[in-house]
Amino acid sequence: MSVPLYQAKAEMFRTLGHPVRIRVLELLQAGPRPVRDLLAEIDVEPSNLSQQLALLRRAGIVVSFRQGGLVMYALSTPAVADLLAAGRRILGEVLTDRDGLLAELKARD
Amino acid sequence: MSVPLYQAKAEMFRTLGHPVRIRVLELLQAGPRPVRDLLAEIDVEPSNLSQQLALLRRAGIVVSFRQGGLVMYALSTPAVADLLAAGRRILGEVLTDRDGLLAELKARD
DNA sequence: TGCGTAGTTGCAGAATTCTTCAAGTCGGTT
DNA sequence: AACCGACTTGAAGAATTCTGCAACTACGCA
Repeated sequence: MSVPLYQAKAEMFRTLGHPVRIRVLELLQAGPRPVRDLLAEIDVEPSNLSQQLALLRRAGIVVSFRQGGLVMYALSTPAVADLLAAGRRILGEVLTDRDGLLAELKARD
Repeated sequence: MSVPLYQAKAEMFRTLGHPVRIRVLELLQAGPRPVRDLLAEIDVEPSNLSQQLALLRRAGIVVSFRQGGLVMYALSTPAVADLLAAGRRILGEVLTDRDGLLAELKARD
């Protein structure tokens, strides 16, 4: 194989590793949306958003199509939502673990 | 809150976005392992591995402890394995989609 | 106490990614 | 055809991340 599997995985995760791209994916979980809507909700320059969307597109995570003068984006597979959910869960566990540790440390002095 | 949630998420995904770190996590899915084992399986300089482990540790994704002269690492929560599984599934879907498209394109000429 | 193995940390140059600006494309509309 | 709105692309400097070397810490043991 040309690209080791673990490298493809790393690339995929890295593709998700950007605040704007995460927000886009979260918004797209509710269904397809035009760029203009994303732009209205994300506070980023149009050209920057386009760059981020292009990255997600190239990674195959989202797809785009035109609809009545607007360009729409959508998740390429609902599995993306599962990935985000798993991420959310870990984040929750890690943060509560930290809080737990913090509380433990505080109780000591 | 000081750090927006979507930024914390992005950071977590970015932390996973590196070939060495992915391999470490995959190895740790089978249970705790000493650094020396990871080193034997991953083909990376010791100092580099240490840097990557430090990143994972700071992100709260793994934990480390000492055991009989060796430093052991383990996943901080089994949820990490779920995240990797979700990633694997998406990668599979994206790749077969691409193959499908590729086949379609080839059938055309 | 002194040594050797096991890992870690600091750092600097190399490589990658981000952001923004300017210019360009693609479809509708008039 | 000319124009406009909605995006996209190219490119370059700024910012971040990666890698490897050298130095350092932590243990266990003679």
